[in-house]
Amino acid sequence: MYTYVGFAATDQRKTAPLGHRAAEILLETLESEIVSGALPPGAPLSELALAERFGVSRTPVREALLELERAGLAERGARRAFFVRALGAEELADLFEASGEVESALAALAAHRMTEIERQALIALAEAPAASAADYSDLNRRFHDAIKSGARNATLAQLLGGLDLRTSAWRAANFHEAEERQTTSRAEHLKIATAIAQADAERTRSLMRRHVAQSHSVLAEILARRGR
Amino acid sequence: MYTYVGFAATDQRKTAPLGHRAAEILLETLESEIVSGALPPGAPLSELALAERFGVSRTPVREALLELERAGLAERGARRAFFVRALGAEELADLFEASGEVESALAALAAHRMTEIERQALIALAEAPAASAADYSDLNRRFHDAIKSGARNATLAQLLGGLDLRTSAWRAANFHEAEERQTTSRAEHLKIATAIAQADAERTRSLMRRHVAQSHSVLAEILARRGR
DNA sequence: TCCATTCGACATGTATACATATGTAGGATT
DNA sequence: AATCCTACATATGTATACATGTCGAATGGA
Repeated sequence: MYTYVGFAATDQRKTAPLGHRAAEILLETLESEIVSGALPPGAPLSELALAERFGVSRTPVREALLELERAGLAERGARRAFFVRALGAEELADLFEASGEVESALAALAAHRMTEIERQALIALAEAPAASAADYSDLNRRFHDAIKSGARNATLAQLLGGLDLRTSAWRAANFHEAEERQTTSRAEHLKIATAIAQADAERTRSLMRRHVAQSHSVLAEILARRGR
Repeated sequence: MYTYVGFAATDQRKTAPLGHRAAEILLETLESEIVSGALPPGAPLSELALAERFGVSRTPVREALLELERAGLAERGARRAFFVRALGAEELADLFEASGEVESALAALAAHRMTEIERQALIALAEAPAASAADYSDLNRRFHDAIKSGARNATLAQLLGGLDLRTSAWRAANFHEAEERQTTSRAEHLKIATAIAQADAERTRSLMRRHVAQSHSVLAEILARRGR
């Protein structure tokens, strides 16, 4: 029998995290499978089936599924069963609109708060040539990450991270950004970087909002074509 | 080897019907205790201790704690143990800044999207007299809810809801809004409602941002005084 | 006295057994 | 033939047993 003695409320031990936990591996694996489209929207995420597939018990599976729900990649359906979250066109629009607002807020803050070195690095990122689609994707990510960290607001950055995770499933599963979009996108990046370099917060905000909206338009059009 | 001896004589298990699940009751109880301050920031949330306290096993406790973490009310510390989340002044500032950005984005959208009836209702809310502090608190909530729903963006509304949950712990635990703040706040509400009624999105955004920042200033000052 | 080592208590991580609810198939009833 | 009822398969909800790691106190030696 357990006899609970308890810790003082001031207990502040800091210890290295335990090794590779099953729940953590599951989470990463499922996340990548959902984002890559291997697990399509609407696919059932049965505790038992996943436990058998990964050779673990249901307990870590439960934890991973709860985390997935938290990330917005899974949702509960009938009988509280988990499914890969399926977004309709409207929810997708909401999601991109939210991303646009949050990221433009971050960009506006970054315009005030970035150091001179960060501003120059951002412009360099915007100007860097992309040899391939993978290159471009990487540059794109680094550009947006630079703005996220330049804003000096962990809470907003975290919000945007969560939203990006939810949109990435659609971005990755449905298309590689078209060549022409890359060109346009690069031009937008450069405008944004310039506005930030000039510490013009409101222009930055407006440019970034339009930039995200453009991404949404392109994706929505592709989805609509596929839907036909 | 594993030897299962059956249930103790005192076994009075009853698997809860959906909707009255142990994990759900735990979540609501803990949430209210944290927000009310009964469980202060930094307090340990031990699985075993909570399981014994509520007379359930660790499994539903785990689920409730994961949900609390999701809501930002708990965090994992040493050895992955859960604690009531403690925010420093900096994180609090981040939080309010994020709230300001998100809510001002919602307000700007509402300025474009609210129906005429909603606009009038909002002005009525802003003008309504508050007989008591509780009244004012209720009016305040309804005012902000009206904007949230008028923006027609569930994703942004959900983000703001999560942020509000995290700040409410501090608001509730630390102070009742001072009389003078009520007066100022009401004036700000009226300005915002007017800007929305005029569909002036940018003015709305700016007013709302300032409004949230004001709330933060007042709270921060009170916290600083207590800290002295 | 002070420090290194050992060991015990207890934390979380995981596996598994049991409880209960629900969808479904198939037969009985009307 | 349509409907209802029941048994069953299987899902999630929960409890408990076991695994492993860490902290802190006790201990023993320099």
